[in-house]
Amino acid sequence: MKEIIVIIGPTGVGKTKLSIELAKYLDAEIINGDSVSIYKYLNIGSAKPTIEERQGIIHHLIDIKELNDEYSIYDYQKDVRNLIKDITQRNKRIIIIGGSGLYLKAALYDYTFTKGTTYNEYINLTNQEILSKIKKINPTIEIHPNNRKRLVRVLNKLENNEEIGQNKNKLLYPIKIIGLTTTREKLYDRINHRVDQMFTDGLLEEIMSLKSNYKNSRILNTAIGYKEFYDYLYNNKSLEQVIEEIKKNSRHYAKRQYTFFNNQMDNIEWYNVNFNDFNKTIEEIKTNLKK
RNA sequence: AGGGGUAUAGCUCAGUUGGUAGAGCAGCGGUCUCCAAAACCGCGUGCCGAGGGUUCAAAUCCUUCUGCCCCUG
Repeated sequence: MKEIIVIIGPTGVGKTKLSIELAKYLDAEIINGDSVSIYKYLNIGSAKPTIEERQGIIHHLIDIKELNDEYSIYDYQKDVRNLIKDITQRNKRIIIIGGSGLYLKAALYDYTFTKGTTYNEYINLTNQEILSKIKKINPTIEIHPNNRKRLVRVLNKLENNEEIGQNKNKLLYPIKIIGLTTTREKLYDRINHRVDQMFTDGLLEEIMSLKSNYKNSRILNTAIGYKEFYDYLYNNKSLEQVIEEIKKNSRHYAKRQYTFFNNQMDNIEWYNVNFNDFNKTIEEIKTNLKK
């Protein structure tokens, strides 16, 4: 099996453009690795590639869910693994591109999830009580008591006798990870400008067309570029404040992405993006690729 | 021009009767097996506008200068 090309990097470095060019070069199909682009209608705010930008390249796991659908890492892992099998059988190369670190890791490494979301929320237990129960079963587990989400998850797993964190560094496929990067200053500058551009491109209109879904869509209330509008729509927050919030959240997100890639993924080949002449960056990467 | 006010972290500001400074936001770093564009944790980054003076000791009191703001002409 030929190696899978995985393109990672923080939001706004130019991953999309690179993925299209490499797909043409390698005759590959692209699998989306972005947890928001999975959903339909979230086009501008998620910086999803337009049909024209895709240039006929087949994109998988993009626009496959309605706003009220639930889609978890469990589903993503299953879908990606099926696609890898399928595309490989058709003798085409695979490019996975995205910024959702855990999604990518869960799909490519030996992560185990279980179906079924009937989780006990332990409503009557305090965080400390949940932590105590965890420690009683496995004293080596360390979770900060304030992080209730993870406390609940781990206790559920323990009580269901599920393994936790066993094979986090065991790869299931031959992969080559290409990371795009730049200076923090330049990245933040690009992020800020990109958010402004999103408004020029009609983000507000996109939001207004989705307004009726705001009350019940999980993704609309968590995705950056969308969740910030809730207060604009219902609490009289100004548009200027919303714009600043989106910029800020995007910057913070980019930083967390770096932290994840730098510390949770190995063997990343980092490339400093040449924004003045992106083709140079593409050429540089192509010459380091085996066809 | 005269009178008053103000100057402290990247920004907005605290700072007690004088004991060389601390909050929020921004920023930086980290955790990571299904809410992950999520959730959570850690870190103050400073010639206290500049000079002079009083004092054992000045962000704090006095004074000069500079910048900004307000009032009067």
